[in-house]
Amino acid sequence: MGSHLTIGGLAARTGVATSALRFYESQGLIHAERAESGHRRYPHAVIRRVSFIKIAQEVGLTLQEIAEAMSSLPDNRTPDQEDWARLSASWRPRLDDQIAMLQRLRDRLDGCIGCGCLSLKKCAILNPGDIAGERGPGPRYILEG
Amino acid sequence: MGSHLTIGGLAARTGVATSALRFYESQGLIHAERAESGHRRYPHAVIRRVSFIKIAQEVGLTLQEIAEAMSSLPDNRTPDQEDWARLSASWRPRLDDQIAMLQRLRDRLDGCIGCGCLSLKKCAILNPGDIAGERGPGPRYILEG
DNA sequence: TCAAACTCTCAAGTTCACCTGAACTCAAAC
DNA sequence: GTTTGAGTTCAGGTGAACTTGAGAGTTTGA
Repeated sequence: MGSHLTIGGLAARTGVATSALRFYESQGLIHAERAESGHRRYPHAVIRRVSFIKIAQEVGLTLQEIAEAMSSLPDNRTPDQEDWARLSASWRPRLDDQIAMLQRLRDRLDGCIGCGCLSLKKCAILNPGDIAGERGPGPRYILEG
Repeated sequence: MGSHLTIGGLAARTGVATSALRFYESQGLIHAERAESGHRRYPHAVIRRVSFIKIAQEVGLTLQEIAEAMSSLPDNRTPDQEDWARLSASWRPRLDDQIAMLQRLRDRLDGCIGCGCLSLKKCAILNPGDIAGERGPGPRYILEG
C-alpha cells in the first residue's frame, strides 16, 4: 500500500461499492489514473472527493448537481478547506427548508390527530391557506405554505 | 355534477394527475365504479383516500406501504377519524427520525465550516464515532451515529 | 350538430443511482 | 505454478412512481 489506492481499497475506506465508484467515474465525478495493467489507481485526495459526494447526496443534491458544484471549482480540483466552507454553507438553506417542511408536516399531523377530517376543504394539512390544487399539479403543494 | 366525480374532476380537486390516479388504481390504492360508457366514477370519499396517500408519501412511505396500511383497515375502508389518528400517530417517530437526521447533518456541517478537513480519519461529519466503513456498505452510515 | 375536450386501454418510455452478469485479464499467496 | 480473488469492459437490469403515445370511444357546450 503506497500512496495510491486500488478500487477495492477506496471502496473499503469510503463504504461506496466498486460499481458505484466506476459509475461516478463515468459521470465525471471522480477520476482515476491507471496502472500498466489497466487497473485504476486513486490518489489519496479522491477519498475526500468521494466523501464530498456522499455528504452532498445526503443534503439532497443529485449527482449532476454535485458534478456541477465540483466543476465550478478552479482547476476542477478536489474541494479544499475554503471550497468546502463555501459549498457547505450554500447547502444550509436547503437543509433548513427540508427540516422546516418536515416540522410543519409533523405539527400539522399533531394538530389533526383529534380532527380526522382529511377534507380538502377544511383540513389544515391539506389546505394550509385554503388554496387547494391551484398551484399546479404535483404532490408537493401540500407542504409549501 | 352529482355526488360522483370524473377522473378529471378528481385530478382537479386533489392535484394528482389522471395518469397517476389510474396508476393508483392499478396498484390497488383506490377503486372506481364505472359508468355505462366505461368511464370511471368516483364517490366523494375517494378524495380523502387520495389525500391520505399524498400525506403518507410526504412522510416517506412507499405506495406499497400505504397500500398495506390501508388494507389493514377493517373492510379495507377509507380511513376514518380514528384510523387517521392511529396511523398518523404511528408516523411520528418516522418524521422525528428524519428531522433529527437532517438536524444532525446541519449541525455537523456548521461545525466543519471552519474545519474543511473532510478527512475520513478526523472529520466529525464522516466519523461521528470514529467507526468508518465498518457498518457495512451504503451511503447511510454517515448519519446513523 | 359537431368540434373540442375528455376518457378509455395497453404497452412502452422516463429518471435516478446504481447493480448484475458475462467473458475476460491480472496479481498475489501458498 | 497454480489457484483464487480482485480487476477490466460493456450491455442490460432494477425499482419506484409515474408519464407518454397510439388509437379508439364519449361527453359537453356553443
